[in-house]
Amino acid sequence: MEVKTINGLGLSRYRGKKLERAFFRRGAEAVARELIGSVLVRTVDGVRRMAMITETEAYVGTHDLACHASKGRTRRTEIMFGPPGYAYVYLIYGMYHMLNIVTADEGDAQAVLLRGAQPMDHWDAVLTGPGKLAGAFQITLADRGTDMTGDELYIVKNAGYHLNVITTPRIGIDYAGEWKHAPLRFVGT
DNA sequence: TATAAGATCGCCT
DNA sequence: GGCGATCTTATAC
Repeated sequence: MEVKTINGLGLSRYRGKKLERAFFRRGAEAVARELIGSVLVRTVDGVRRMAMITETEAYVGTHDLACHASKGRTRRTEIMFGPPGYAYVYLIYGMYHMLNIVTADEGDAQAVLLRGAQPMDHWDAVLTGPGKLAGAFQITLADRGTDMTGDELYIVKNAGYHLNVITTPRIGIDYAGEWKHAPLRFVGT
């Protein structure tokens, strides 16, 4: 993979390899942290779009009160209990799609929410915020269960550009009790 | 069958 | 900083 430029980051070349299932078969916290600086790829309207991931959140299992899987294994959360590397997509507030990727072994319901990214290759898009990111990549409920180690929607490993990673509590989960303070949001700067 | 609330965003003051 | 849009999901009746 090669990209001529990355908007705003001053890169002149980009090389990386697709993340495989083994990468996602680990805990959501490690995956979320390491996804900062990696590149989300999908062909949208016939054009291959890429964006460097700059913000993620980890949802670490059924014991995590902020994680949808804490409600149990339902039709909605079923995908999170499955094998890693698949897309968990849901609609929030009736209008915004959220793109997550399932992590950890089958039966261990963990996932990473992709919250923000930096468009690459002169793509004029605003990807600051999970709703905007999913919108720009045209993620819909139809993408639930998509294999993100396949060719349609995938992530490429960060190759060379090192981002400093800041850790903060997650956004919009005031209902999560003790878990609302957990430092599971990762932001690249 | 009905209801309440949500891993957000943009517009308003 | 506050609020409304808009609909899936879970839970209650």
